[in-house]
Amino acid sequence: MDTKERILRAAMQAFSEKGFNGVSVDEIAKRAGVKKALIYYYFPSKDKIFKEVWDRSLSELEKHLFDEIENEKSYMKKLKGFLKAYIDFVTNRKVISEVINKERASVMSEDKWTDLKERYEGFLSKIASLIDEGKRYNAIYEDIDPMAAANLISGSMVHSEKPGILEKVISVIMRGILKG
Amino acid sequence: MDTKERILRAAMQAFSEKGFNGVSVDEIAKRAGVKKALIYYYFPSKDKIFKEVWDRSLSELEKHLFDEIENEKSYMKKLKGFLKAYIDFVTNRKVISEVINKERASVMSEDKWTDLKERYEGFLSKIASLIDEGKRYNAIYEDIDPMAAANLISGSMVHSEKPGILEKVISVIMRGILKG
DNA sequence: ATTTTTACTTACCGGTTGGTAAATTCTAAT
DNA sequence: ATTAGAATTTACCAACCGGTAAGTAAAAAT
Repeated sequence: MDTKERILRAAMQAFSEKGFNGVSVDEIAKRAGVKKALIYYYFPSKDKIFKEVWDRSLSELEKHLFDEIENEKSYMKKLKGFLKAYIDFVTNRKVISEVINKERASVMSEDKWTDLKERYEGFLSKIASLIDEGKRYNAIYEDIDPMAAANLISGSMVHSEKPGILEKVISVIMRGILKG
Repeated sequence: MDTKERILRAAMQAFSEKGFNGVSVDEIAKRAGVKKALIYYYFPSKDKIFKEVWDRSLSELEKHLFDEIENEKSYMKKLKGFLKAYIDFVTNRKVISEVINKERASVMSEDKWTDLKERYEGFLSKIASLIDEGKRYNAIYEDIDPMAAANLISGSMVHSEKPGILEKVISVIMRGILKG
């Protein structure tokens, strides 16, 4: 693994534990086993490190969610596979999930993170498209707002100490959007 | 308004905009129009300021949500009144809502905030009780996990720029938990 | 009028912050 | 072997961080 990658992973781990403002560049350096100045050789600023962590996190999440269901013909299996994959990701890829979860509110409201906000909204739009597709198959209630459902799904996917609670949350959402 | 109150409100406003780690004690002082040392006359530490902001925020939210519905006999009106009051609070008391929303993930996962985590879980329990009550009135699906529903409701109550989206999110949740 | 208590300010502390310039070491091509 | 460029370290900066000690002004109690 090359140096830039080590720095990026150390940053991701640190941000997931303490959030962006709770982590110093020096701490990232120590976790990566490099000197702080070397971080500024690979990245122009702390903000840009976070931007790369954020983009990568969402891309990995998208890949995990959409790659496996892309060849599924049955919409019902597709949607359920999607939600199952989401639970699986939050459970087994805690670092990435926590990065998103810890900084989502700041990303969505602070002006300095406009780019990251748009990246997150793009992710939400993909979920919204999946919901919208369900209307054509008569599987999703017609009056559902796809973007609202996407927000609800993504916003409720937070890791919890008690196991099984995520499945129960999802079952509520499924009953809320799925016919029958 | 006395000085301690001014400090507390300045802190609340600042935390809601930038989160706990994004705000310095000096910034709180400047917003409150006092010197930093005076803050340490009224509060022992920055952590304790936030604890007071957090406790107050949840108490005000609880008051707003439960006070108005306490005399409602019909469970259906009660639950709908509760959700309507929640939307109203998030829409009109943005400062408090954003404090909770921005720091929820950190409070729930970082060891230093054990007290605040318990305070938030107490709040969730009250919502869970309301859900559980609905089962006795045959209004809520029996297989619903009240704590999961409480998490879903509270976690989805985030302010959005687009108006009306909160109502749509809640309508999904209602269909997910309410019979008929 | 004097003392005591409360409210508030000034001035500072050691440590950390994000970030930079310059020097050094390593690597690969010539 | 020399050189050039990439990778990494050392040393530093001004600004800021949370927090404190000592003093002053105002108000309340005696």
